[in-house]
Amino acid sequence: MSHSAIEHLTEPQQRILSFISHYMDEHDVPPTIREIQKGAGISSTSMVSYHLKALERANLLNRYERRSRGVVLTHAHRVSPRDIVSVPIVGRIVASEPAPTPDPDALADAENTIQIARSLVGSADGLYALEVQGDSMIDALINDGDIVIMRRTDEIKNGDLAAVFLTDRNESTLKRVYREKDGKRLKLKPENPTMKPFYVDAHHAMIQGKVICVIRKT
Amino acid sequence: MSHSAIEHLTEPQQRILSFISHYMDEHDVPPTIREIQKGAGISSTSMVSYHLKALERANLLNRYERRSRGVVLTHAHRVSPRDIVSVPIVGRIVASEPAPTPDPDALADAENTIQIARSLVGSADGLYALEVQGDSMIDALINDGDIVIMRRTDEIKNGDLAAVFLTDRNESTLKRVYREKDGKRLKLKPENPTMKPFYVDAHHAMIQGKVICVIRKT
DNA sequence: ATAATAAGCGAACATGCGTTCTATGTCAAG
DNA sequence: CTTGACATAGAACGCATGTTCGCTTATTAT
Repeated sequence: MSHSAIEHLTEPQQRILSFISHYMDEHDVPPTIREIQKGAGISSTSMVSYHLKALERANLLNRYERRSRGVVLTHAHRVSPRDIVSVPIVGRIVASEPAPTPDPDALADAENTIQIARSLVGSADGLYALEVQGDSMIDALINDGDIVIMRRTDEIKNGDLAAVFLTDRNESTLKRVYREKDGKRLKLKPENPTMKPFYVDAHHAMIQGKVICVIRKT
Repeated sequence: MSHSAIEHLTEPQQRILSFISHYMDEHDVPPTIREIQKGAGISSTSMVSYHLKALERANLLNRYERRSRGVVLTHAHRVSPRDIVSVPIVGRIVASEPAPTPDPDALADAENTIQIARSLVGSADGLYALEVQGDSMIDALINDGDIVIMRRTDEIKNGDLAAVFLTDRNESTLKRVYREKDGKRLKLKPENPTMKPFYVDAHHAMIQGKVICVIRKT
């Protein structure tokens, strides 16, 4: 950033700014010139126009010319819906069965959803969440009740933490996955450095999703 | 909740809804009837009015009669700034020294901040975050690099997970804290159920904050 | 003091924009 | 076939609303 900012705003200009902000909080719609006039105690519409022009120059708001209610605060603390993503909690993950994967049909019902800031997870594509049940993932440092944010994906990079279902043992687990050179085996490495990695036949491992983030509410 | 919701919306109604939503994302101002008409491919303004009325009945949006751009989605996915809290990451927590606590003067600079949905943490009061360094908290199932969201608080309820600095050992740790009946000792219980709790003299334990939530990005 | 510049007014104007009205088309029930 | 509830068009009406312009009143510089 460089110039701009609050090089002294005149007092009516501050009133206008504050009025717009409050008005938006209440109505979700920007005010009209005349509403600003009354609300901020300005004597005429032309004066409002005048001040608005100044505020625009100061980069404190944007105007859409000639459009009704065409004033929007640039004020950074506006948050767009995209900044929060609602991730559906599609089920529980337990050691003894495959982890559920999202049902494409099921619309996210608000009940079973966790909100997280987009900045934590990057893209919202293919995200879903699982609630961990039982202590069996403790070797991945994941506790009973933790929420695991997963991304549905077919390709896993070496070293990604993923939910893997082992068909031969009938067991779900969260491990870091490495493809062995021969392409036939996977190395599964527990997060807990005190535990040894082990190997499974690639045919017996279904990779169900990639762990993006783990959240524990206490 | 009871009635309402998406009792079959007609296809043009869905288009309208989606258009408004996208329009708002882009412009921060609701569209006019005529903009909806073009944007959602409706044949006439009266039809837009017509559908809008239906959508209002279905509680999917509110209208301010006779006011320009007087349509606002009720749809919960509107996000107010209050729904995201920016938590300052005030430092690292390592076993060998007291965990940092927030400096009341220091303003949150955007660089060292983690955004989380308000629904995860309740009130934003007194929140700060620590980045865990080292494996020493592994008994609390907290890994190197994890982010711990803390709340500055003086009173801790029995069983709360808290950051405790043990003055006699010069060591920081995250444990569940229980006050013993005699009031002189604290029981500190690791999260990991395979580890045994232990007791410390209350005078040698500084409770630095309460763990609200743990976040692990992978 | 005088000129120049910024600030303040209010009315008039031209669209912007929501509403309403009439006419037409559809489709199922009677 | 008729009736009546809906869905659809298009246009006209009229208030809402941003803009402009001429004019007066501070402020400040010369």
